[in-house]
Amino acid sequence: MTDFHSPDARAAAALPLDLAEVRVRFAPSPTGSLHIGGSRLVMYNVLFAHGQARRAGKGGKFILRIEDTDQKRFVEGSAEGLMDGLAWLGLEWDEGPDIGGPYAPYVQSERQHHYREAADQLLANGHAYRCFCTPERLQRVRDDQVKRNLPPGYDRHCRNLGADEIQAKLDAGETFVVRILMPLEGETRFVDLLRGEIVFQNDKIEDLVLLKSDGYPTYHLAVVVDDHEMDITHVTRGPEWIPTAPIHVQLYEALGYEMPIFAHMPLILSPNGGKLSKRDGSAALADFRERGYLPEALLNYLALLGWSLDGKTEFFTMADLLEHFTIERVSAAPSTFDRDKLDWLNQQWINHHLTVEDLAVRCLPFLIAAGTIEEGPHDATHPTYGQVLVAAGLLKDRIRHLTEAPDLMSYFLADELHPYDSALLMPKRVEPAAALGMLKAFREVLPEIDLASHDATEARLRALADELGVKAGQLFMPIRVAATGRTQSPGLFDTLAAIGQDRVARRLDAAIELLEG
RNA sequence: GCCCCCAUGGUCUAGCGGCCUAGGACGUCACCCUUUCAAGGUGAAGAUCGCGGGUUCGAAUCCCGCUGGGGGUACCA
Repeated sequence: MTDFHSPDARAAAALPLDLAEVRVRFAPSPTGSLHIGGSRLVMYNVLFAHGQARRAGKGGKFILRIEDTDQKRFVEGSAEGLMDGLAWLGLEWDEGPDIGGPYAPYVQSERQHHYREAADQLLANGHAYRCFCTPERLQRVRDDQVKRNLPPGYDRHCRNLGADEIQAKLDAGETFVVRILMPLEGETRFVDLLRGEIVFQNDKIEDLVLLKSDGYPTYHLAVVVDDHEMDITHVTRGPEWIPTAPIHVQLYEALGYEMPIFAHMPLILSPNGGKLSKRDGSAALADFRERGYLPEALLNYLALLGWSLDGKTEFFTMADLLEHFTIERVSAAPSTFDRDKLDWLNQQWINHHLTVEDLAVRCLPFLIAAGTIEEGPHDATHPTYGQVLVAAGLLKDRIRHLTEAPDLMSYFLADELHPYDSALLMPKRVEPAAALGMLKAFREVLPEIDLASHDATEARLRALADELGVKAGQLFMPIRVAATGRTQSPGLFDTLAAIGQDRVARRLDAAIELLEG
């Protein structure tokens, strides 16, 4: 049997020699927002198909399919939101509900007859049976089992109904579901790409429902049928599907389908334990977008959460990932979501991998939303772009999230300063009178200084500190606060230059008034 | 309860039987740079590789058990 401890062996198993094209799919149900874990799964799929497979000289396609077989949980607009999120991340699909493809339709509710045919085939060849049990009876059975401390599950009540009994119920118009007829003996095994062989005892597996009474298939029937019909070569999905994988394996065999390669990807855990969920602040991709994360940083972080190239390389662009990702290096162990590291990566991306122009443009929507600047196009043609660009240049290595832009840039972009505490004007160990003196002294020489010149401003201010007999820092702080309304800012001379002669003068006057009043 | 998966510092990870006195990164702390805050630089603390048995001349690496964590247990996906 394959030695899955060897990376080479896993690599070989991932891309069998006779495989011409990798076809992987992401098949979400349109029941809510796209989870961060789903986003990572899509990325791994894309990297595997478009990266690893193509590098190996094979074809590689990533398919998007909507699994809307549960009418009750359907949420309007969720499929659109999902595609929106993936597009934002820059993850593209080759076939899907919106762009079509050779295997259309890519929406399960439009593929009904396939499932019904498969169910009929299973019914005919004895791998499935009709079950007429009512939901009430099933609930009763379960309650009873729980009460008696038995493992809850369907008691296979309808498994051995006679042909005439079945006919009678059908004639009477009783509704039914179709259940898989699991073998009661033996075992079902399959190879998971990340874990090696997994074995299940057949008698421990339930006769799960394949076709619901409303005629819709359950996930189990639908995935198997669609994955087969869409020629999916690698079934990638979350680890929560491992327990029902034997059902799928049985179905592949019973239907005479060729077995795909299974790869159950790892789970993303919450720092509080358990699956990462809404309760952990945010688990939805859209939340990260709103909170000012760069898609590049998120992708970078997600790639590293469960995968590594060499344990040392930290920065990856999508292009890097396409060049280096291999699915067999994805860890089977679940990993905990670490907000701190994501934040660090986001800041690193802003500080070192984004151009100032790019940063400025990305800040625009956040500045507009906050009302810091006027409505306008989200690009360099925005009327205030020039000022935003200057501010972005100064704040580039101080911004962690784009959402901070409105606050950090406010004193560059707005004419009026937010009210601030006059105490800020007086640094520690500086008397109020001294602070006032310094501000007045600066105000007096301001007209002689060309703020646009960093060097001239610095020379004059340092000289002024000497004249006043104080340390440079003691003089700079009151000026900084007067000009910006806060104690933290980019370098003082650049900051003054960006704010401009007139506004600096006005803000100085206001500060002096504040101290005198 | 039953079934299944996983297990290297707080977190993400490297490691594929000797190169490991276990490497990198986040976080933490200290120092340097410095007009503040960042960024950057240097350094430190932090892991008896979950525990116990094997196999082997030799194990973080292979095997078994245990423990811990997680997942599943629907006419949801």
